[in-house]
Amino acid sequence: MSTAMPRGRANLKVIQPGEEPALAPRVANRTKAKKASKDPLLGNTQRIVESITDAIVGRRLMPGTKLSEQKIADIFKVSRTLVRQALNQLSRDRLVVLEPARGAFVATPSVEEARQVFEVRQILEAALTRRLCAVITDVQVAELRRHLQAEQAAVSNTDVSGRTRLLADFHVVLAQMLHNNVLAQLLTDLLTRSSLIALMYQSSHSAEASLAEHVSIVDAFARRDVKAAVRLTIEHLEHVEQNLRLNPQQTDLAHLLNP
Amino acid sequence: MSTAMPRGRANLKVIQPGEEPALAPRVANRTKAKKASKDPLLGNTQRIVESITDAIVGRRLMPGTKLSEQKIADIFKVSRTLVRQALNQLSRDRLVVLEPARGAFVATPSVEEARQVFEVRQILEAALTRRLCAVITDVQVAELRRHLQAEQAAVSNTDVSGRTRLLADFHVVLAQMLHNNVLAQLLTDLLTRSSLIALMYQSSHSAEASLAEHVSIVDAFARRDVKAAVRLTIEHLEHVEQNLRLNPQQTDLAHLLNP
DNA sequence: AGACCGTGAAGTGTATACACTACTGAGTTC
DNA sequence: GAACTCAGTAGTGTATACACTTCACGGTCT
Repeated sequence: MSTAMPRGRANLKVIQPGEEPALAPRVANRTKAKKASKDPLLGNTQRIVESITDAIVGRRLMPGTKLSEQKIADIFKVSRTLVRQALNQLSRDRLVVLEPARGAFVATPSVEEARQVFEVRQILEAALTRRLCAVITDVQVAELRRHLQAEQAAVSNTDVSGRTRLLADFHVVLAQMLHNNVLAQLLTDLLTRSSLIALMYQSSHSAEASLAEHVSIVDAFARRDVKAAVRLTIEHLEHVEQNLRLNPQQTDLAHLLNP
Repeated sequence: MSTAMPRGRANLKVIQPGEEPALAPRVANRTKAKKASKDPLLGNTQRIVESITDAIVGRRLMPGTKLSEQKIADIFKVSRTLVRQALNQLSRDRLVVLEPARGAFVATPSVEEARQVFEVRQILEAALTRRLCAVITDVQVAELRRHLQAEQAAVSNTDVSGRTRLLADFHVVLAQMLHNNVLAQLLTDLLTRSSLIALMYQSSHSAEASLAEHVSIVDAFARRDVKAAVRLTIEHLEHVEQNLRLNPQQTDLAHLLNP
């Protein structure tokens, strides 16, 4: 059961993947506990998953790029065992596709898959907004406003990875305010997939526009205006999606260019 | 497209809830291609995942049970490598919990987690019902009726695994009729989690009751009665959930009784 | 010349080996 | 007698070794 990707010979790269420095092994941001290169708090394999995820949403790894196990293992200075575990996890998140006996590739979500992801997001986030608006507190509204400030700061930055993550986190924060981690986790997965989709279809939706729409939604929350909040949420997602499909033929080109 | 849970190889009858041989390695029903124990059509590790999943929802593996890697490897006649891959996959499905350096255990979802799962299901399935009711065809209604007949047959049976699976598949079939595999996959995951939850909290909701409510929902679909269909769907989920919480303290007993 | 077909290298799939952590038990101390 | 300490053991975490598949290159035949 895979999103049909024709088994044609691939390996020709769409974009220059940058032979090795695409993956940033940076490990320094956590206090090493007792032993060097040992981090019991965060699994060792999880570090690889997050680095690759970061590289994908940060546009350093383009869709279709082959992820060779040995190369990744060398970069992270670990054995292929851990790399395989990481790739398995990533394939579960639909960020990479595992082709039997051929290797792992950064996923190339189809137009149809993109449509489905956004349909589910619309369902989940509309209901989330409706429910949250009924119970949200002033403190939470203030917290959202603080989050918007962080987004504002990130939009000014050039850090693609951080900007994308913060804009996506907005939606996850809403789920957490509903005290529903299951929903938050589901949304997180859908948002990373959305990031890959946006990247692949060269979304023209600017970060500024997303931020502005987030502000409008929070304003509606502050007024406890359920109708407006839900409408704005749905419109926000529609805008993001519409700015994807504007170039559907480029989509097919990208597909056919790949193999 | 196939559901994530293969309905093709419905397990007719499996081992009784015996003490050790809870996992059934059965491989015989597929033509061995060239070499023994090689099955290129379905990944070798996937076979283990499905067997364990089946064992859990089939109530042969109880929550909290330790899943020793070596024992499972011996049962399936493979190395620990594949078993670890399978356990990793199961942990991301939330069916097992991986405790660092301690091993894998069948998950014991909390009451709070159960609440969240059902909340998300209610969101997803209500929206699904609403949308599907607007576009469903007579052919699809007939297909649903056929599915109900299969459920009827399974309810009469004593096969816990098959019955549970068919009752859950009803919801997945709805998602597929909406032509949204992303939603179907999400729902599949939530349904297996629901099975584990129902098992753990000794749901008193009978299979007959679920089947009857499914029939009512299909009737509403046939009348294109959106309001009724959505209401019946929500009530159905509420009934299932309510019949869970009736005995919250028995839960704790079951916990401590198990190991 | 073009297509077919072996042969080699590169890379994945699985098994095994080793290191290290967490539990079990007996022995010791207060 | 209870609790604490310290081996020994079982079991997980990671690395390495090996088998087999895929892909690419080069030679041969028509």
